[in-house]
Amino acid sequence: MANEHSGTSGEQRESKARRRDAAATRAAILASAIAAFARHGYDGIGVREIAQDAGVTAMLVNRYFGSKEQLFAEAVDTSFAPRTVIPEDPPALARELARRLVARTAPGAETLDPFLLMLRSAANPRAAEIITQGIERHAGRALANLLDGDAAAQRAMLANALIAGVWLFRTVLGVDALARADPAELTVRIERMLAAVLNVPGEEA
Amino acid sequence: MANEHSGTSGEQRESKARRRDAAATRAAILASAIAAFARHGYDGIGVREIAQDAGVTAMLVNRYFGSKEQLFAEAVDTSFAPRTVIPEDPPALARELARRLVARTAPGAETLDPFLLMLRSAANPRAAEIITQGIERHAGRALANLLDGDAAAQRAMLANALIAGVWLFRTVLGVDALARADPAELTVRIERMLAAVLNVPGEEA
DNA sequence: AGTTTATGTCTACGTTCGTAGACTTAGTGG
DNA sequence: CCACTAAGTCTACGAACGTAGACATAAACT
Repeated sequence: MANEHSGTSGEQRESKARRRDAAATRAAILASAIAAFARHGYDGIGVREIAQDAGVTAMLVNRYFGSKEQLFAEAVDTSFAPRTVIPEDPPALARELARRLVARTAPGAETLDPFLLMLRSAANPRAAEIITQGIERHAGRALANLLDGDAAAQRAMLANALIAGVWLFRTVLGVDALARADPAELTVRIERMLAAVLNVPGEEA
Repeated sequence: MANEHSGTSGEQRESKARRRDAAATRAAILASAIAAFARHGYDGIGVREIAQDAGVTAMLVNRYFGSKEQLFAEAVDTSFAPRTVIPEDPPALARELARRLVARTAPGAETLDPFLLMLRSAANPRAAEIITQGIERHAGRALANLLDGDAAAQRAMLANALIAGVWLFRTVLGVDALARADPAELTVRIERMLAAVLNVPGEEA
């Protein structure tokens, strides 16, 4: 029961026992941080747990990232970087966004989304600043560039606001009326709300 | 500079120096807790600060409410209890909800809303459970009762989801595209989104 | 092989947290 | 006037937090 001196027993969940490789270790810490911040939020997780999930000790985290706050900043920046492409024409856009949202927020889906990281870390003022920068730099701009008409940034953010609210109620809180709703029905309603702000006025289908 | 033995110096922000009155003290603690949880979230505030703002010591909080968690539960229940009446017919409902939301989330408004308490405390799992109960018991039901058509609870929660998202982006995070938007323009867009889910289908104005 | 350097760990510090138990003070009835 | 009880405070503990500095070890170069 004493502390095993060798790392052969399953302490870290990341991989087997990484040989000394700075880049790989850094990446493992960052991946562990992204997952942990999404699951527990900035204030809900400690550097010791993040380090353990990456198979290292807490001090190495600070040696690679400077501080917990800087680690969070890099986690946000990485997590919010767009990965998936989205259709360009607004009607298909609203439909696709609604479809993906409902699928990813399904109960028991265990998805780790930037929106989760945002929702669970926004209470901390310093974390909120970092998140705001990430949102404006990545998610907001990517969506706004696809929109026609004026006030594209504002309309894109309103769409993101609805998406964030659905994430909050369905996944973070688990409110029954949304979490246990019929997926198809829910998708249609969200699509209508998104279309009301994404589509250019004058062509409501 | 020593600790003053009498309470005449302005330590507590609540009132002057309340004489021994159990009910008033309890109410002061609860009011302080509601404000503190809305401003900093469940994990962002300590019972010592809550107590100090109410003009008492930390131990009295636990003597009146049992624990921080039970204090939070009572704060949620009190904060979410509906106070303002809302119009009954759906078109006016969407308009009024949008108007109030934009007004209350205006930059520098310093409003303390249950939605703020929810957003800043949702990261903590125990707090999330308590909030979910509060939402379903108060905010969800009040709105759903006003809606015609089927799936009233689901549609009411989608409206709440959008409202929560706007609170998040405008007030908690301070995203420019929404926080610095023209209020009238923003109100119209939110009203359209709300109408898309609140109004019964078939009569889009 | 031997030395150097990057890579990772150990111990420990100062705070802050929620809260438990003993103590003190103010108001009230005899 | 005195005792009794409700109202409130003081001290303290055990745990968890971020992180700083000294130390250990594995890989690489000559």
